[in-house]
Amino acid sequence: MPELPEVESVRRQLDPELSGRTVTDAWWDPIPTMPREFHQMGLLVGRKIHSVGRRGKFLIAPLDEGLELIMHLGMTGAFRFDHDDAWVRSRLWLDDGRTLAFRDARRFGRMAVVEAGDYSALPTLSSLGPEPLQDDFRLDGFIRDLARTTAAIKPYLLSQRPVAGVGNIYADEALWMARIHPLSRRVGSGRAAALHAAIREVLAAAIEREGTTFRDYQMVNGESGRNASFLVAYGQAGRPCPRCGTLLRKTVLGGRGTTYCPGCQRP
DNA sequence: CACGCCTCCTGTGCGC
DNA sequence: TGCGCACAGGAGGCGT
Repeated sequence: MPELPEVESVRRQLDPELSGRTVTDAWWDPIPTMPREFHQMGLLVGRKIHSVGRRGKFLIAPLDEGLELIMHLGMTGAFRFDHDDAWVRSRLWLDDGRTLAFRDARRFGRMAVVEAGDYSALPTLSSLGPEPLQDDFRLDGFIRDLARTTAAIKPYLLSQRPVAGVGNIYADEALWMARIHPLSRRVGSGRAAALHAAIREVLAAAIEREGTTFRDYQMVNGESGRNASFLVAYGQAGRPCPRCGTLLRKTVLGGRGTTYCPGCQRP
């Protein structure tokens, strides 16, 4: 469930620890679960990490020699220093004597080394929408994207194309806030503007609280995010809508659990 | 091209 | 008590 706020919280802890460090050795799970998993990881050895950045849910660390290390937490991925247990799938040895362990019980996470800017091995990253909290998330472009698509609004948000970093939790939260039914295929400019603002507000508030922890998500220092108790829609099925009192309903949309208010979220 | 469905994976919690 | 099973959802792949 790491979405943009969780990945950003991890990035903020990882960046000062890794910037300037050189990777002296690397190990990764020899049994891949998908093609191109741990793509070109051998190229890491001897490389210096300049910084740790982020695009959507992807961590992107520029290296020397024109390379980049891409990291994705998947469902249960977490980074910890000098840590060992049965779920460690990759480990980097650093020139300060520490090791960075990538722990990933459900094995949906991935790491890859690529030529800087060449994301052809990572299709979602190569067609990723704008950063929601940056100026390039333009309202006019968002309105145009929503007018053009024929898909239902929630799966469209989850595709990462209209905007980067929104996953199942924050999609439910933002759609509730903007009063839009997750199955809606007609989101005009007024509602698109409300959704644009809601996405920014929901994500910014979650970053302030360092993300949503139910069970697996932890930051590099082992602490949990504090956003879970602030969720209004996700996981709240059966409770009254705080806005109109109608009982929130859970359904399945595109294979994802989806909670919404049938009273005030309009198709 | 883009939509929508299926698959990958395993710890957890529930019902019987 | 123990077993079996549905469920959780990131991205990728592929059929239509």
